[in-house]
Amino acid sequence: MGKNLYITTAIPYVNAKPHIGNALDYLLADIWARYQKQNGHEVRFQVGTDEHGNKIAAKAQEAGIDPKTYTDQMYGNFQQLMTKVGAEFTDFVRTTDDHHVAAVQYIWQKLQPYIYKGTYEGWYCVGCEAFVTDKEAATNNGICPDHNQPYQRLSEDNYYLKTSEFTDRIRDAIESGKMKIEPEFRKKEFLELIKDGLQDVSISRPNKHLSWGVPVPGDPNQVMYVWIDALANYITVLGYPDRDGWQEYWPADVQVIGKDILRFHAGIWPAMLMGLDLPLPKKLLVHGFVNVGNVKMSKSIGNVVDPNELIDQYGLDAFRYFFARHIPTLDDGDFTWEKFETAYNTELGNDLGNVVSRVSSMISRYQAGVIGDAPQPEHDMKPYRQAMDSLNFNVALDEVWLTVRSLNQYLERVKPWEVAKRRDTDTDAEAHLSEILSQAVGSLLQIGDLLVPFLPHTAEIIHKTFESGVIVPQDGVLFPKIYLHTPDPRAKNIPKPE
RNA sequence: CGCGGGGUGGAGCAGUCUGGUCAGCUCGUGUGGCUCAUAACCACAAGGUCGUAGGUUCGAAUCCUACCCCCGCAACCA
Repeated sequence: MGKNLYITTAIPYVNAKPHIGNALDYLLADIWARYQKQNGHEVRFQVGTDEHGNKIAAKAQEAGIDPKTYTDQMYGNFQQLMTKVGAEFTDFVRTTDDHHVAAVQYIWQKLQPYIYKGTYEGWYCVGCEAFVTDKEAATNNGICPDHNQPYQRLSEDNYYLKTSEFTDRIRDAIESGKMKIEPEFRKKEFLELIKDGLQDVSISRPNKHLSWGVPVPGDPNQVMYVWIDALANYITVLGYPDRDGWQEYWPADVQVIGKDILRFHAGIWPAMLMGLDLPLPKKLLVHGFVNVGNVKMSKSIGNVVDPNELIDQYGLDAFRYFFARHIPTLDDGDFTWEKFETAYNTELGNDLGNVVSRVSSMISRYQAGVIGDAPQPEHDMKPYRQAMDSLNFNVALDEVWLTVRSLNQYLERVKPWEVAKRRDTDTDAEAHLSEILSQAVGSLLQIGDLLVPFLPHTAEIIHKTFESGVIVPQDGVLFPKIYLHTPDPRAKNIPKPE
């Protein structure tokens, strides 16, 4: 035990405010990290921001400031979100960091044997300052929909990375599981995509088209394409190549990414690593997207959900709970305020919160708060562990809730409140009652353990309340009812005041 | 014939690889029970020809064939 583990998250592009998708990255990585720490591993957990590229430069220009000033202002939004979702990251990288920039230039030089100069020709929109694919140009009938002007046929000198040369090795690594891709269907999808081989990737731009980026060493006219710069962060943040210690953490155990960037992480990134003679990450965790009411979240529709708002209204653990359990870890999920609130009130409040209060209140009432020896619960933890190890966090939480339910059922079966009433007439009742309640506490403590990766605050409260042998009362109840988006069932039954 | 995923009671899903013990789970609904608890908890019930049509088989949600519908992707915007 006590292995050094490393988990990474995709570094978001800072040209907009953070959204739920970003939050999902940090949350999933954090759950994994906490789980591994709980099991005695040392975990390094990287986060960061991607700050180069034309879009950033454009945004900065709009704001009338230089790009660095702009990113200095923006990156904080992301750091704030990471902290707010409770992510206990250990490293934060900005692609504008001096060390990162220097390291990327080193990487470029080391990749020289696989880099060649070529010409990129394609349809270019002056307004976008970007090339579009032939297909996209065709779809739009040769006119950029954003700028309403025709694309121009343009060619420019680029450096290319010979990704094609690595196709077979990359395919082998994926097929053999040396670099696992979870879930399976993403792996299939990607293998299908590279069936005909990877294409060489253009990895630089003339600086007249792209000014804000890492300069190509030895060619003042070229700037690096952002993906080369961005992907490198996973190793530069560890100190690659010049600082000690990065070897202890690379290769990464898990790299958390969204489904939209799988091709970069399963194609370009392994090619870079092979070119550098470094091992590939062991596993890519590819999560899906969060829809809102089954509609893609987008600014134009105006259905963007701000994670901050959720956390402020329902609390951090409620947020973590919903996105860990009701958004499938490895697939798309759906969010609505009604679903969120229902899950909060019924599952967190009625199931978990309520069972905590019924147990603690019985112990306070019948035994003056004294718990006695809580036996080790005999609940089978294998399904939970299996789900955690295969990164199906939602399934793991299902398992936890099964034990919550069975605790409620247990109490209903043995009826401690009736046993308590018999104490005057039945001499065994006292001991029996104590046994029941300590059994219940044992079960709750176990639930608390299982919740550590998911609901750290709740887990802590459960432990604080029950672990000392005497009930330590907490302020208020866990997950008090909130009815902002769903009807309050109590409203119709409250008798009118006279 | 581009590639991938999916269509299971009102909603969301599991089960399909390895045919039978599969029609299951959660939410919602109804009835009853209970009172330790956050108007909570527990039990029971209603509700599905498992997308459609064929086929294989003693037997198919599960295998085969065809078709219909939904969603994502289609490579240098991150």
